Amino acid sequence: MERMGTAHSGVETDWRRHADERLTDAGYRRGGARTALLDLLDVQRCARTVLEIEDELRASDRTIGRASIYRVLDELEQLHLVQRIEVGQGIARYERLAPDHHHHHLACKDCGAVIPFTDDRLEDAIHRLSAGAGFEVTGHDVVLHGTCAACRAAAAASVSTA
Amino acid sequence: MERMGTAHSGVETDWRRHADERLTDAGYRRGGARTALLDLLDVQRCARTVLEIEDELRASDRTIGRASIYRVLDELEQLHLVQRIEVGQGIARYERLAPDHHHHHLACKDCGAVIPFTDDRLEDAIHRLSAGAGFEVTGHDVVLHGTCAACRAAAAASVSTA
DNA sequence: TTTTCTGCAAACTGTTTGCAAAGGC
DNA sequence: GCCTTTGCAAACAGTTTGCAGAAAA
Repeated sequence: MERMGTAHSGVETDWRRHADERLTDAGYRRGGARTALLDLLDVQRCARTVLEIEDELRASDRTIGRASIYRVLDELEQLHLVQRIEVGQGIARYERLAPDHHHHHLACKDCGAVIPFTDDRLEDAIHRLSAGAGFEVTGHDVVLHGTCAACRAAAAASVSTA
Repeated sequence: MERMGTAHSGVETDWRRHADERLTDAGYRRGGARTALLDLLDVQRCARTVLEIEDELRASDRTIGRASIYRVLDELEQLHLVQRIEVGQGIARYERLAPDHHHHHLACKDCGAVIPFTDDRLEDAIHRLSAGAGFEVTGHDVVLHGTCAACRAAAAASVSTA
């Protein structure tokens, strides 16, 4: 049976099922906090901070302790089920790590938004580079810093107004 | 007169002179703490944490307050004279931003080392991508996560020993 | 002399940890 | 019943901020 009803955009990654499997294989039991967190991560589109995760869980009446969020996210990162990224300001963000979908981020320095994007040429360059390097590369992380379209528009508008 | 005696590898970027100019233009005065920090940054090769900077300054008898380090680094970042990078663990690192030399980083997850590297293909991909994006990109940041040569060797040795 | 810069110490904030109770198997 | 998972609260660590004295212009 195919899963459905998630907010994934077309491609069903089956991340949730894969995660359950990996967790079971690794000897983890099924706790309420972890389940709630997995459900949330499964539906999320892009990297979230722990505070955001906490708020969203509380909003859907599945409040769990902050320590549990950190602990579970750490486990999931060890199992390569989520990726931890930092786009500045020293606040960690987490997102699902799907084998078939990989993206990077633009961090808007005006509004703080984190916007995902993909680029094949970039991916290709990183793969070639990784293969030829003297070190073993297990993952990578690209962050573009700049201003998002909305903030650019807002800035332009305020200039013409002034 | 040309400056000399710095640890720059061949290419004299004149970063220090440029920095002094920018700071003066921006209306900053010359303080002891800032001077000591600029001297250190001028000679450094790759990104340092604030704690490392503090230790190095103390070691050379130019101890300055930690708050000053943060404050000056912040000013320098505003003026695009240093770049702040985060390679994980939520600890910020800072390094000179030289217009003629740009590099990225490998973060070794075993020993925590941060190793710089350059790659033209990667740079090219990012430039093309930035130009075509709907947002205005002012900077970028690539981090490869993996294991450095030394740690790989150590791991291999310990396996064969065991 | 006026304004900036600096150091100290206290405050903040995101993250981690110890421990006892609750929950899975 | 045994062992894991969870929540709470306290501890931590990096970073920021307020303020008074020192230093630059």
